[in-house]
Amino acid sequence: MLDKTYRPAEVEEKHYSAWERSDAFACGRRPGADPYTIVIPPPNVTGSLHMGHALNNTLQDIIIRYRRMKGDDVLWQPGTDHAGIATQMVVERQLEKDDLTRHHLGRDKFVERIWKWKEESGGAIIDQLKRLGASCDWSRQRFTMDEGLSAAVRKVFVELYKEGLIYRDKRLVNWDPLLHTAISDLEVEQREVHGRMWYFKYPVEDRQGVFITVATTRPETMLGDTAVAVHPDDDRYRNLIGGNCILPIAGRPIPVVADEYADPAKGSGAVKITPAHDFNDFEVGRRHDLAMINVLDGNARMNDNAPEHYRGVDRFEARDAIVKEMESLGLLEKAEDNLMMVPYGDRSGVAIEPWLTDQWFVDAGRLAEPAIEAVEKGDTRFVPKQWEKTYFEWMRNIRPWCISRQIWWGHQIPAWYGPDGEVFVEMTEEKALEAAGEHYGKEVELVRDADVLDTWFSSALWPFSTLGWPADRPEVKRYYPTDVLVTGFDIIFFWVARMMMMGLHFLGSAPFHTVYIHALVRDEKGQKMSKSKGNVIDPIELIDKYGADALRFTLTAFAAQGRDVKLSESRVEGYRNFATKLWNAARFCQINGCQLGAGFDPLSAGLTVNRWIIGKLAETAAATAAAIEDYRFNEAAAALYQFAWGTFCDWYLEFTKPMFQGGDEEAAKETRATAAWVLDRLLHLLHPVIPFITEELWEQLAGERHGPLITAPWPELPATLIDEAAAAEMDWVVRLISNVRAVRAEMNVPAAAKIPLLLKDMGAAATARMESHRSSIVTLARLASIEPLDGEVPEGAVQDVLDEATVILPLAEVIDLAAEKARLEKEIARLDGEIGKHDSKLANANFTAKAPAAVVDTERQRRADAARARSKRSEALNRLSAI
RNA sequence: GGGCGCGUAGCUCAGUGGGAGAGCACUACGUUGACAUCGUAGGGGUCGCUGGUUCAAUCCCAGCCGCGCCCA
Repeated sequence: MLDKTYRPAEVEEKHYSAWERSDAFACGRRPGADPYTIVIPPPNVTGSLHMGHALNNTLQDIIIRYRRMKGDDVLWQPGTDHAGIATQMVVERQLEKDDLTRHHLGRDKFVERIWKWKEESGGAIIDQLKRLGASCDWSRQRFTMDEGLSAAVRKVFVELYKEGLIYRDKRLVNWDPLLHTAISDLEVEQREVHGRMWYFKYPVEDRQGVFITVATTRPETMLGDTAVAVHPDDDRYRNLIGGNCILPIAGRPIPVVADEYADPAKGSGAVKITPAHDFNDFEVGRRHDLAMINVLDGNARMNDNAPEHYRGVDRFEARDAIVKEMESLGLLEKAEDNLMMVPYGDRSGVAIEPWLTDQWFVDAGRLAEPAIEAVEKGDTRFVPKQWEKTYFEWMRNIRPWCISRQIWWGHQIPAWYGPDGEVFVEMTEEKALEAAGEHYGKEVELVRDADVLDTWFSSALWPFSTLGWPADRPEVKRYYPTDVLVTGFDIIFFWVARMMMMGLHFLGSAPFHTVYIHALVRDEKGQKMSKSKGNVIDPIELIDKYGADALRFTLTAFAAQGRDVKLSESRVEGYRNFATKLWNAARFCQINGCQLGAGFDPLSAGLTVNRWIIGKLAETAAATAAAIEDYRFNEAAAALYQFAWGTFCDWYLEFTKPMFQGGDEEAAKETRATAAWVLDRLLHLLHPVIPFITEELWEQLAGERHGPLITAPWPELPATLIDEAAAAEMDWVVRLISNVRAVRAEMNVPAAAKIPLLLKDMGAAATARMESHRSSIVTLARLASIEPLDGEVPEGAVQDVLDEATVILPLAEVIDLAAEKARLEKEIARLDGEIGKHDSKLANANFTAKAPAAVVDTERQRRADAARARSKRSEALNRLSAI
C-alpha cells in the first residue's frame, strides 16, 4: 500500500542507479531503429549546477526520454569541457596558498597538477546532473582534453592552417594584464565607468603659440601617439593637414592626418591616434601607414618605449603622472567627468588592454559563409525563429577569431619554429621535424609554440569529436548530424556559430537540424541570478527539499518560448503538490483494487464515463506529443497538469466513487480496469517530465508487469478512442453538478445537507443522461434525490438553467428570499447585456453579409441561448415575487 | 546610435482576427474513507496609449509611452 505522501528523497537515488545499471541510457541497443542524437552543451569541468543548467538539461532530458519511449535509438552524448582559463585559475589559487605560482612548478608539473585536480574534484557537475535525472549515456562521457578529442583538435588546426584558414599575425588583441593572455572578443564585457576626459594641447610644429587640442580618456597612451587625426571637411584644421605637431613629453613630431574617423562634433574635433593601443586607432593607422609604438608591457606597465621616468610605472599611475606633467607644461586645457564604456575581462575582472602581439587567428569570415547559408536554406533552423536574426547579424559581421591563449592548460598549438622563425604546423613533432628537414635540407632543432588554444576551439568540434572523429568510427556515421541542440541564447556566438562552421567544413553537413534556444532563468523579481547579487537559487537545494520532479515540472511549465523563466521557491512547492496529487490518485486506485489487466482493450469499454476518460486521455497524449515535438514544453506541462488534476482526479475519480460503492458489479469491474489503464498510460505520458515519481508508481503498481517505465513504449492512442457523444454527455453531467454546487454555495446550503433536485422541460437525451448518471450526480452534488418534474415549480424553489432544462432546488425552508431575488436579478442583467451585444452585431447588415455563415449562425445560436436562459430566470423571479 | 523582445487579473505568465484564460495569491465554506502538500464556490482585467486596416482587433499595421536584453 502506498504511503500517504510521496517522499522523493527515498526513491530518486534508487531509480537512478537502477536505470544506469540496466543500461537504459545506453545508445546502440536498437540497431534497427532511427537514431536520435543530442550532444550536451558541455559544462565547465570546474562548474557546479546552476538553474540555467537545470533548465537546459531538463528540456534535453524530456526530449531524450520521449524519443526513447517512441522507440528511437537514442544517444544523449555527455561530457565536460576543460575551461582553460577557469580551470587554470582554480589550481593557481591552490598554489597561492603555499605562496607558489605556476612558474615555480614549471609547465609540465603544473599541467600534471591540474590533471590531478580534475581526477579528484573536477566534474562534480556530472553527479549533479544525475540528481536532476538526466538520462545521458554516461558510458560515452567525454572530456575536451581526452586523447581522441585532442587528436581532433590537432587535425582541425593543421588542416585549417594548410588551407590558409588559420594564420599567425601581429594584431591588436584583447590582452588581460592579470592573466597574461589574449582573450576573444566574446570574453570581454563592456562596463559603464565614470571616468574623465582630458583635453591636451599639442603644439603645432614651426607655428609658435599654435596648438591643436585633442581629447582623451587614456592619457597614458599618448606616449604611443603617432598622429593626430582631423576630419577632412573640418575647416578649423584644414590648413594643418599634412603638417606635424610635436608630441609633448616625448618631443616627437607626429603628422596631422585627415580621416573621417575624427568626429568634428565631438570634443575639439581633433583626435590623437595611438595605433598600438586602440582598435579604432589601429584602423586609422593602417589607412595612413602610421608607425605603431607599443608603450605597455604584458603587465600593462609602461615599457622602454616611454621616456625613462615612466618606465615600469603601472598604467593607472602613469595616467595621473602624465596629466600632472601636462598641467605643469601648461598643456592641459581642461578636464571633465565622462561616462564611458571600458572593456573588462570576464574572468579576471580587470580592464582589458588592446595590445599588439603575435597571435593565431581563424579566418572566421570565410568559414561563416557556408554556416550562414545552411541557416538560410533551412538545413538548420532556430526555434524560436527570431534567433536566426541574431545569428545572421553576428555571422555577417564576424571578425577574425583569436584562438591562441598564453596559458598552460589546454591544447598546445601544433606549431614548431625553426631557428630562423620559420613555422611548421603538423600533427606531431616527428612530422614537423620531417618538414623542417625538407625545408632546410638538414636536421634542425625546433621549438614548439608555447600557446594553447581557446577552449571554444575544441568545443566547436564537440558534435563530432565526441563520436570518435577523426577516427573511422561507426558512431560518426550513425549519429552525425545530431538532431537538436538545446541551449541558451547567450551561447549562440560562443558555440552554436562555431559548431556550425566546423561541422560544415569538416563533415560537410551542419551538426544539427534544429537549434532550440530556451530562456534564461532569473529570480522572482526578474533579476539575473548572480553570486554577487546573492539571489542564486541552488537547484540541488530545491531537489533536496521538493524532489527533482517538482523542480523539473516547474522549469518545464515556465519554459515558454521567447520569455525568461522567473523562478521562485513557491512555484516549486506548487508542483511538488502536483506530485503529491498524482501519488494520491494512484493510492486511491490501489485502495479500490484498480489493477491493470493484461489485455485491457480501451475500445471495448462500454460505460460512457469510461469512454469519456479514455477519449480525454487520448487527446492529452496527442497534445503532449505534439507539444514536445514542437519544443512547446510549457504546453506539454499544461496539458498533462490539466488532465491529471483537472479531469482525472477532480472528475473521473469522483465519478468512480459511487460506482465502487454501489451494486453494479459489472460496471465497477469495467471501471476498475479503465481507471488502472488510464493511470498507467498517464504515468507514461508524464514520465519524460517527471521520471522519478512515475517510475516509482509504475513499480508499486506493477502487478504482473516487467521492466522499467523508462524503456516502456510511448502509448499509441488513436483518435478513434475519442468518443464525441460520450464527451458531450459527460460535459452535461459536469455542468449540471457544477450548477447545483454553485447554487448551494451561493444560497449557503450547509455542505452536509442533502437536498432534492428537480429537472423540468428536459429533452429525451437529457432525461436519459439524468437516469444513467443518477448516482454520480447525487453523490457529487450532495443530493437527497433527483427527479424529472412535469407539473408546476414548487413555491420558494431556487431555479437555474441547463440548456433546455430548468434546474430546480426546492429550498423553501432554507432559502433567503431576498438573496435569491438578488441573484436572479444579477443574472438577468448579465444576460440582458449579452443579448444586447448579440443583437447589435446581428443588426449590422455588413456583419451578416460579410462574415462567414458559421460565425453568423453561432451568433444567432448564442443569442437564442441567452434569451432562453433569461426568460427562465425571469419566470423564476416572477414566481418568487408572488410569494 | 543599431538590433531583438516585452507591456493581458494583486503576482508570474499562457493565448487567439469572431463569446478574455491558467497557476499562485485573496475571500467564504468544508475533518465528504485517495489527497488539508486537499476539496467546493467566489471576487478580480476598457488585454500600455493613440490612430489605421477589417463586417469584426487584445490579436494585423503605424506612431507614441514605459521596461528589458544584445551589439556598437
